[in-house]
Amino acid sequence: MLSLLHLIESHLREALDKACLNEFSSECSLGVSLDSDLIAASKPEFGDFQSNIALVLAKHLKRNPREIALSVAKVLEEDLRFLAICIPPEVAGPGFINLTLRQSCIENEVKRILGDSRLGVLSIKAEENQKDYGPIVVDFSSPNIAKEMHVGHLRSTIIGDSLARIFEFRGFQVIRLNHVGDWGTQFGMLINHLKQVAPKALDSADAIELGDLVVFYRQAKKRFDDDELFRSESRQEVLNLQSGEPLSLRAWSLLCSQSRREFQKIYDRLDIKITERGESFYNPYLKQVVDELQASGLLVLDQGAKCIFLENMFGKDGKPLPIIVQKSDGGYNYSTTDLAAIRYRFKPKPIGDGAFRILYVTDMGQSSHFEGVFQIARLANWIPERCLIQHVPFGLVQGEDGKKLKTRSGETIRLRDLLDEAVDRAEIDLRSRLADEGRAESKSFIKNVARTIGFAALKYADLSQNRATSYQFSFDRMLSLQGNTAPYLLYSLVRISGIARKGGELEQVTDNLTFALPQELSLARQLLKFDEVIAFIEEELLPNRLCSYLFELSQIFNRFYDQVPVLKAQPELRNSRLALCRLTADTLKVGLGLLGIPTLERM
RNA sequence: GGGGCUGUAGCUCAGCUGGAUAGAGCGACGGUUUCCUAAACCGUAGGCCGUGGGUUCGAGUCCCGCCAGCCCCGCCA
Repeated sequence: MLSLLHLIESHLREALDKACLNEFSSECSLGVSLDSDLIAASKPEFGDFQSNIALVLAKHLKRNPREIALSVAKVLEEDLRFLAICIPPEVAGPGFINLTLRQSCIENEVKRILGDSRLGVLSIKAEENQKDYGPIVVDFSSPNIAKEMHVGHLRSTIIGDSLARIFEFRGFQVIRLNHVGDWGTQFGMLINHLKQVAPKALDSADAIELGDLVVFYRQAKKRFDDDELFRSESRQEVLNLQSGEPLSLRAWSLLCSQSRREFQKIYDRLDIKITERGESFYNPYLKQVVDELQASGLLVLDQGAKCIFLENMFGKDGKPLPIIVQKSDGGYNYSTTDLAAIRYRFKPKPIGDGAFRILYVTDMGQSSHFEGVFQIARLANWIPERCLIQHVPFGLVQGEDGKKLKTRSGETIRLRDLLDEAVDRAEIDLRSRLADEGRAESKSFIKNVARTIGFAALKYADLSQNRATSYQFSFDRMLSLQGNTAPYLLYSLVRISGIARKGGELEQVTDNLTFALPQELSLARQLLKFDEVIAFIEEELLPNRLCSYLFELSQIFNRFYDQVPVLKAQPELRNSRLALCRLTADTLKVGLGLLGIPTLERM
């Protein structure tokens, strides 16, 4: 309905122009935006849209807001183009202008998107004057090599994937990057440990199993913490690695490929597509980064380290805080890598990605780090004009005690255990429900439904929360069949499938539509809002808005389903209702798909 | 010490960027099934939007102060 909104907006602006013609020049000189201030009506009683422009203008024009509203309304009432879309506007309260779409207009809009695979969402390619967009880089997930993925990676992975899907749906080229921690200080100790514990692994051509990498990591860490000699050897190892010493490189790639296999299992289960391009990728560019910073006069040598001091960055002691790009031992650190990544991603192809927007989906704790790094990149002139770089932060996953989610013994929860538990719980629920209803289903049906519901619940619980805040993790809540949960949404879709199975030919609906009942109209109205939601998310990067949209859609549909017969409706009503069912199903499928959630026919 | 985030119903959270009587869900209480999956629907109760100022026609939303909780702050990412 976005195009309709824009159309009404232009009529409104014109009307405003006419109604306030005399005052216009003085008004303009006040610098007030002539935005018609058209927004969705705050309540259904107020129609579809409302404009509060009269209230805004009242002061500047020194006129009564109600009077302005009435005169604007009068102009609109005489505008035939406007009247083709809306019924005559109403002025309410102190000067709100309420606009209500004609029923025929709603019917036409539904016709327009019925059977459209994009559901009315414009592709970026169809938009004018914005054809030179480069790709969008979404940097997400990013676990560390030799460590296991845990809850902390859940949000980044799920939110990043969903944002990527939404941009792809809009027609952007998206580069999904897994900026894995495959470089840096911790590899010193890992390689050192590997060389000492399993030297044979480095000689043989085939990679050997390292056993549990997590255990391996812990052993190395323990030695690093306890053993002074081991520590200094490890530091040397880092430098060996960074200078490309073959044996160190071999040990390194052994560790990486081992981890990669483990990560991939998780991504496969969650249906996440992502390209690994770890920190090591940028190693060849680190020196250039430092050189360029040096050349642009940004670097300061402080206690042997090459640093940049930024405004508004202070340490604990209140002194200016440096960002170190080259340590006193000559090594580089994460800021350097992040800078190299920014530089590379914005550089045109073939020596870069030619990105026009970069998103970093990482936890809130890294806000100040990114703020600093972005500032440096800007100073160094690595961010082209018109291009966007944004940190997309998210809050913690907390346990039901309100603290960071941990196991009972206080350890980090492994992601794969979390996935297993979600599916197990979903299966237990499902089996007891089948037993209650006396249904017999095949084992494969049960496995498939449990897996779909389990993962859906997990993803949805995460995405439906405003990402900026921390959220309380609860299997019981996310798997609940009522409320704003994945199972509730999936169930709505199952109901529509039921209609299709029982003879509702959803694919064969004609576009001869008439809506009469309020339940039909409110469902139609909700369906028409899909494109606005997508546009909002593209701007604000808040997938939870898609969740609440889909939840509201399900609620409205369930009300419709409960109160309005579809299959048993009279022939002239049946087609329109089937059309609503079909569009609801399509919207739910596409919407959930954008959240990375597949749907079910039966559950 | 500096910076950031959060504070809305008993609980978990929305709140579309300043608009009309602050919304959901869960939980509580009450109702609905010869009918497309009742995993649903309908209704009732429940609020000093942390707090004190300010900005203006109008503030949960913007600004300042305060209180509480969490996070980050020099060679880890």
